[in-house]
Amino acid sequence: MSIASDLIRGNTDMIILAHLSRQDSYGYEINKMIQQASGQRMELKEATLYGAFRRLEEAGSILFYWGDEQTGARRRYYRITAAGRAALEQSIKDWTEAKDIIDSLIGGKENDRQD
Amino acid sequence: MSIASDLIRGNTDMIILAHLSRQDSYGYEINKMIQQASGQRMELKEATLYGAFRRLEEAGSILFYWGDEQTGARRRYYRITAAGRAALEQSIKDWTEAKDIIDSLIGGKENDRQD
DNA sequence: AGTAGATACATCGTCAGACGAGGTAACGTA
DNA sequence: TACGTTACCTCGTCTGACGATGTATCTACT
Repeated sequence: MSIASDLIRGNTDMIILAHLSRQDSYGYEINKMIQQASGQRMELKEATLYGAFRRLEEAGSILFYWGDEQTGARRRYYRITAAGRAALEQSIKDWTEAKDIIDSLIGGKENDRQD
Repeated sequence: MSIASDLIRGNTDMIILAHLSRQDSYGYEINKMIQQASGQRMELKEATLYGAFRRLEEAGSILFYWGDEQTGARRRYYRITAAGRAALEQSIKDWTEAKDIIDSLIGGKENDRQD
């Protein structure tokens, strides 16, 4: 993974919800989609991923159902809830604001005296 | 503070270095500048701030000297080093990349099937 | 048949950063 | 004298990311 953990931190839930807002999915697939969509630059570790699922479920943002695969390992599918969509929207707003603030803080805005 | 801790996380060092890259400063003032520059939307707690100074000093990104105030509390001034400027540049690159990746992950790019 | 690799889920313990709560000290001012 | 501001510092807690490890099923190769 090329992106630092601390820069992902706090954004995993939003990223997962964003994927689930497009279609139901399961852990393994979500992770592959993230890797692919980021051009292999980002990968959530399994412990991170399943930890996020637990949090999101407890928060009522997602619910799950077992897939009916006749073959292969069982799949735990997740679906985003209405509350989850609301949380996603809020997360995106927060992220957008945080981005702006941080950019303005590093961006210079040569407001102060420069000796 | 309106911005969530986890969205700041990993960016405090960069923000502090960015300020020090413009002028030497001390803890209390840096914090005030951050609050002001963010329109009161962001504030580092003291424990966070001084923790960051310790890290940055250990990493050789900053050094300090005592101010020669004749009056009032003493001030521990920080100056960014050459290594610190390099670290800042790298941090900004990493942040820019992380921003892009996260934005692309939530932004949609309706690439996949939508049932 | 046996072995390796991919698919798929799950948990435990560790680490690091943010922060709440607390402390020290000097100064101005009411 | 007591309070508010400036200024620095530390300890302990919480949370999220992750390394390590374990389970089970299927496919491919030998």
